[in-house]
Amino acid sequence: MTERDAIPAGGKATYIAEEVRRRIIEKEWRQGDRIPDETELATEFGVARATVNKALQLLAEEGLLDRRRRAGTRVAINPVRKATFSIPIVREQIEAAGLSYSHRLISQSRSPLPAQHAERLGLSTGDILIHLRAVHYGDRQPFQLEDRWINPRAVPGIEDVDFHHLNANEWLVRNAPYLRADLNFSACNAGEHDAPLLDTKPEQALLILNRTTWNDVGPITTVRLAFHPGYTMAATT
Amino acid sequence: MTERDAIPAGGKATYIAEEVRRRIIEKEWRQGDRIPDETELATEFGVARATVNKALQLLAEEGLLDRRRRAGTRVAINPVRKATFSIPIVREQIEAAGLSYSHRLISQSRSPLPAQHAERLGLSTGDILIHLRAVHYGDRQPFQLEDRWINPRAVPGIEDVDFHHLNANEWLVRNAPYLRADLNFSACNAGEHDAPLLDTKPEQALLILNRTTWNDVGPITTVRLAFHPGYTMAATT
DNA sequence: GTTATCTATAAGACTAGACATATTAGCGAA
DNA sequence: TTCGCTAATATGTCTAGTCTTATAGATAAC
Repeated sequence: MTERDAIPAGGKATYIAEEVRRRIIEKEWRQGDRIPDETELATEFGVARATVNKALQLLAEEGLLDRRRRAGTRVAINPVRKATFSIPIVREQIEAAGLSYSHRLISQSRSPLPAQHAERLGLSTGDILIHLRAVHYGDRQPFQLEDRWINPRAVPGIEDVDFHHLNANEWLVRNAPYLRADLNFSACNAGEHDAPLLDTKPEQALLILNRTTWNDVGPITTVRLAFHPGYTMAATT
Repeated sequence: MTERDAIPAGGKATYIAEEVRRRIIEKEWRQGDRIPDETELATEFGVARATVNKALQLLAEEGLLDRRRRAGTRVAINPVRKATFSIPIVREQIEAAGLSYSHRLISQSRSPLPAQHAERLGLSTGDILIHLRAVHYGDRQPFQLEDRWINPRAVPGIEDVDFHHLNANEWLVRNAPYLRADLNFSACNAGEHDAPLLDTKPEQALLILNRTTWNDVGPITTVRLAFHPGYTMAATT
């Protein structure tokens, strides 16, 4: 008997989830196998069915189990696991790394929206949006280059904000909660334009994160974040 | 009255979560505000407390609420939202895009583990692991370059597998469920070595995904995936 | 042989209630 | 004032039960 059997550690549902996970990892239950139904497991573990249900739903969300009414619960054939990462505030991210944060606003203007963004946002080319460009520094080293378009119609009050001293990321996080966000990662070469801002060579590969958010009114903001060379973005399971 | 009020669509807990989310988005409840406790909300919505609890836990996981015993539930001041993406099987990813999948094994050997990987894996430099290099194609165009180390001690049976016709990603997903995974994104220039394999120039920026997985025995595999130029990895909230 | 229909089943969702536990606010003693 | 105790309270978790719903598999009709 291991400690696992003795110490439920975290609650019965968590314990059951861990035990089921162990049985899958150790091939007691193999990919595609039907596992005992909730009632049986409830009896085995001496708990209510709701508790087993909670544990198995957790594992189904993880992608380790396939569950269907009437058909029962099976160990997923292709355990398509999911990874999550949090979307941090740049300042907090830099300070968490033990660096001192600063930022520099390169430009702030009301500009007509270029076609490339219009389609993604569901707005018309030429609509007047707020366009910001800024660099975020950690210990005076460039950390992230930000190129942002903000839709003032979705964020009342934004017109009066001066982003020279306040960072747009933070203001929006605190003042414009979103309903839906769209993220994607890509890579691109720094280029003549961005390289000097990140203190690097034009051919240097950069990690790019594009993020667009919406609320009930419409699109809030779309932003392209270019990270300094060598940056890695971590995710966990 | 909107349709939202009439059609609970999805269940009471989902409806309550949506309604609470709406109140936050529309600033009825502002960042930092304490919201009514579970008992009050249960009365308001005419449901059991467990149902309210389920809804609020969902929003807390999303990062929209901060919940603490005795202190109550508050709207998060910095709604640190989380994004998830699924870790697909390359073949399925390519086929889902409507392309025909093929792959080419460049090398398969038993090799001593280089120092750079040893530390991350918690193994010793020079341990004998299986080293694979392969390219995955969609409609004969290079899609992804794979450089993988597999720990045979964690995956019994791997020694006998020939990856010329079977793809390692798929074999491992089906035969070596993992307990923990570590992912990170970065960008790097293709370089003299990898550029020809991805049919591109050496200075081309590439999106890199590093993934390492563990089970109860130890590390299973660490892999570096370099995507073709222009590839973007999408995540959702 | 194929298709439509029924039925038993397993998960999904919820309820009302109980008990556990972290945490805060207030109180009283040092 | 400050420390330590206590009581109140909101969330966390579980139980035993009910009712709902999707659907696999059997059955019946075409």
